[in-house]
Amino acid sequence: MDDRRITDAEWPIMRHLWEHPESTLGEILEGTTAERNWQRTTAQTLLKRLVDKGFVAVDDAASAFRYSAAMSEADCVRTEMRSFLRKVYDGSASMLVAGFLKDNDLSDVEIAELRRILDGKRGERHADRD
Amino acid sequence: MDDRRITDAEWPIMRHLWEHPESTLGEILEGTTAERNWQRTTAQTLLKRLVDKGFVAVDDAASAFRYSAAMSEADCVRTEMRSFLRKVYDGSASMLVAGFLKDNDLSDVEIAELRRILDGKRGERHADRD
DNA sequence: TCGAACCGCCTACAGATGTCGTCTCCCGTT
DNA sequence: AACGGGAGACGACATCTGTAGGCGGTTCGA
Repeated sequence: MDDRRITDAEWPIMRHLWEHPESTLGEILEGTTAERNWQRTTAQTLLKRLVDKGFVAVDDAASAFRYSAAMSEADCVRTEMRSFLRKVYDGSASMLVAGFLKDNDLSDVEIAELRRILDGKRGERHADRD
Repeated sequence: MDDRRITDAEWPIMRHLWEHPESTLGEILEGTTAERNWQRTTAQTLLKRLVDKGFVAVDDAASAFRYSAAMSEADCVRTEMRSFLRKVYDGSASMLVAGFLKDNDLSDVEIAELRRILDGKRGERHADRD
């Protein structure tokens, strides 16, 4: 019921839940220790906030609650990417990609993959006329 | 003297300063009204914080202070992109670009530009052997 | 010279964020 | 039945963020 965003601290939890739906608090804690060495209550607070914001759903069936992402990873990433773009480049699209590509070492495989996507883009544009 | 980041609200100011160095407060206000309709003091507070954090430099020569970015746009964007990546994809590089490309409409020109960059990448990789 | 325009500095403040401590409950074991 | 461990509910709190309001000084033209 809220359009707020996933905060930095909350992302690790979301990422865990996308990979492991129906996790218990303990599993989440365990799955995130590498990145964040939270106290139990810290993770629980974040979890609660995510639930309040509608990003996570709880299932009270068993003894311990089971948490799952209530929004697709794709959607969340997309949203985040959009705000990132607006913020940093004031919306300029390809600049991000360009800057990104210049700044990173990509494997040949990755490059090939991206080329494939680009080709797809172009095809789309030509085929998909309204 | 601080490694904190540029906040969402501060970015418009930074973007203005990268485009128009040596701006006065008034110029900054004017240059950002489209995005943010700040009260003067709001912009000033943000500006002060940016100065404190070392992202902006002041020049007190004339009557009114002149503000300029103290860090390159490229560096700031890079930093931001890195933290974005770490946050959203836990560092996975090409996933961002892939997701981004799938999600956005790029003009043919942009696509061509990106292809050129990708080609450059590959060339680099082949030519630049140690 | 007096006021309008600006500008800088300091203070305030509510809401968002990141991290926890405590109290209590439930469950399987000893 | 008593106990230890995990889990949920609440409450707390220092910061960080986003937005301002006020006070006081400088400059320039009427």
